[in-house]
Amino acid sequence: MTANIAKVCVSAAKYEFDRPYDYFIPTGMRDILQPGMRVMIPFGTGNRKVEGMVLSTAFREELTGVKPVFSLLDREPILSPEGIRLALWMRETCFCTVYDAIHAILPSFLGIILSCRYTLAEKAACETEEECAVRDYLRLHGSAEGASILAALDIREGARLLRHMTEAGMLTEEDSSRRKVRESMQKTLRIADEDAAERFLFSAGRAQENQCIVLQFLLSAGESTPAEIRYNTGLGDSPVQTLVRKGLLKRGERRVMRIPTELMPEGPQLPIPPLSEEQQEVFSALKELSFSGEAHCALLEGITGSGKTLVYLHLISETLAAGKSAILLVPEISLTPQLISRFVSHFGRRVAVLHSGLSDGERYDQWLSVRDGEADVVIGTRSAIFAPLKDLGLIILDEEQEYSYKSAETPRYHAREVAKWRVMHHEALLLLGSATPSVESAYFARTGRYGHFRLKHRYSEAGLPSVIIADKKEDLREGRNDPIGRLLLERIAATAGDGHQSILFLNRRGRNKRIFCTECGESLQCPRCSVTASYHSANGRLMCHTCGWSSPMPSLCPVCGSRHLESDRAGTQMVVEQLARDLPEIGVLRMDADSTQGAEGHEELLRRFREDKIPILVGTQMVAKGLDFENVTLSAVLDADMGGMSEDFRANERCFSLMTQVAGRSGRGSTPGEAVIQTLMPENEVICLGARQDYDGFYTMEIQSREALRLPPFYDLCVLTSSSEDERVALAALNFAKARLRELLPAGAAELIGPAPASVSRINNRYRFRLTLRMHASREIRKAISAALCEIRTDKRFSRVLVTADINPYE
DNA sequence: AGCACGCCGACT
DNA sequence: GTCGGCGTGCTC
Repeated sequence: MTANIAKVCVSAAKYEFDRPYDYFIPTGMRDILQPGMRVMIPFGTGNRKVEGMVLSTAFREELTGVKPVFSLLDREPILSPEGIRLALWMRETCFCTVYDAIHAILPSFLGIILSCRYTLAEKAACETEEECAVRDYLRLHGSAEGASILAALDIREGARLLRHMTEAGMLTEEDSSRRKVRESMQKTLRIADEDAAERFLFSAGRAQENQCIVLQFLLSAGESTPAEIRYNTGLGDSPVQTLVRKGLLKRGERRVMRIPTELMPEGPQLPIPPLSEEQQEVFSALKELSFSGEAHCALLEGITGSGKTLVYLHLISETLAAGKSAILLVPEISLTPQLISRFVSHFGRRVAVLHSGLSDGERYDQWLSVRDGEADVVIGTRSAIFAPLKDLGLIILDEEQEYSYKSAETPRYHAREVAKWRVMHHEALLLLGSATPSVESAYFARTGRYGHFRLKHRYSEAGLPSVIIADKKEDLREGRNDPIGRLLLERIAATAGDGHQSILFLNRRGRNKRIFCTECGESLQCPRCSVTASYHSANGRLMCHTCGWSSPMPSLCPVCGSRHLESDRAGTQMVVEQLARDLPEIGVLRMDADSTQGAEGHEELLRRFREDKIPILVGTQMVAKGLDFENVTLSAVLDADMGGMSEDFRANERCFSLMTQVAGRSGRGSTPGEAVIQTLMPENEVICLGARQDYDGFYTMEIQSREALRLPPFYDLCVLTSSSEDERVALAALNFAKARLRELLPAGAAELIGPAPASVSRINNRYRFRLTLRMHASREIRKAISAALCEIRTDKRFSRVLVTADINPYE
């Protein structure tokens, strides 16, 4: 029985009607069409052409009402059978459409631009005014894409008109599908003629104000990308377009940064350094798990500097030797050139790198080399978990507790969960590595669900740094409110005196500059969100990091009208100022978003710190991770208070992890290191445990509280978030969801909490609420949630409400 | 989301 | 009488 129908999921389908649809396969297509290929299909009442993905084929006797596949978009499958199953699984667990999942699994540049080209027929009997307009346009242009005809003529219901004219024989249509161009170039704009620009600025009237702003910016900044222009002027790109039309600006291209693997030709492949006795023991046990022929999950707890990476290297090497492939996932911040070159030096061209910083062309090359088996070791960030490797033998998640593994946008997947799915599929090994594992993973390891391994010895000659807690309240009592207290200041001076270096780390609270009014004390809010706006000194504008709003710095307080607006100094700036005052002899390097414009700035600063041995590095979060400087013997957190942290139940975990990482920055060479933790709450249990580097103690405390508070890993939380411009309707939608879930869910299967305003209660003028379900996620419960979501989305009372669901979100 | 069908008010 | 408003319902 040859298959005569294709089960297709449709790109145009919304969540509430996303299901496989049956399409008839024309006989000529039957031996070519396969699951994993994209097709063009008629969809909906108007039979409009849309893209679909073939999920499977089948035979069906009864064919009434089944529409035919129009055409094939691929000559070979672009989604593997594994990818299809994974997409279907993601639909269930992430509450997204199959196509949302496919967009995550396949790099977006595989997308094609679909369009329809129209040509005027020989004898086109055009009657209506609109038909004649189309005719005249095509006479002028020969043939044209549907979209450009419609854009030029601005006809109401234009798509329908074109279809009608085609059916009536006035036009002929032809599908055109072309791949998006591979961009390794970045589009830029520059002034065409400086004199002409000056003249324009001189003579321009009020109507050209925005154009003048753009010109002035480009005159001072030189060639820039559209994004840079938008950032610095706060304007859209229409003034730019106008200026290009007038010939005052010229478009250009700029080469984008190349990736490190390409900079590194096939060098000599270095042997991997041998393992220590402890590492060897762990390695052997992991190797056994990996070759057991069954899927396994294991946690490797290893203090900073204990050589986890070396164990990874050996495991990957063994995996490759067995003819299988491997993925190493790292958090966004630690995918450094140093890390990549370490792997490239051992595995050479077999390494591919996949992360969001690659240009489309680069990612395309890397992705192809993986798919075609040229590379079988993938290093990358979250989305690299989807790398199209065959015969996967090993997946490693380094720093598995990191937040960046969880996607905050549709599809809201967690790389760890996708990794579990993939190792099940391949009967492979998933290795989670961390100095401070997530409480969930630590629990599963301690209760036997995961294998559990530890590295307790530090690789370097020096042991772990000694950690000192500095009580900032003492400084306050002495009337000092500087970012650096007396105790830490002394340690910094002593360290510099010994010819060693220090790293000073500011918590996230020091990151954004606020503007506040000294008269009424209010800090300036984003007008569209319930968050404080932040001031960017790079462009002198007030911006909102939540919705993207920006405006020039106001001169009056919008609340009380006073002129006394002041800006916080950036946390790092205050530290640098204090150091210049208190330790004027000692050189300081500042590293934060303001001082590192672009990737080069970042690398350059680190190079100077390393090579010029500048005594002090002051920075935000980014300096705390992964950096390995032998000469650093003092590291410090300046503000380990956790105060002001939200109700996020993972706040303790994050605080503990940060303290550990900061301490791990010091004493990596032969001299013992020292870490100072400045805090207003020296008695706080998390801080004390962090200072002792007592992960087990921290875990014991935290797991008890998780159990008492009925939180993960004991329960799953599912958060439904609604948003709408109408506050009451947004709330009503969740009340409706709550009522429906009560009926849909088996009695007692879930506890419903809320609805309540979301922690950011307004974004972009949309009010937000959340409803939390506490339950044990099961197929049945997910189905009920899915049903409730569909009901809201089809209910016309809630047509202007957006509702999403996220299982175990990271706020 | 689109698109068609359909059932009512302001016109030639 | 009919043109066109947008409420309602469906998508193999």
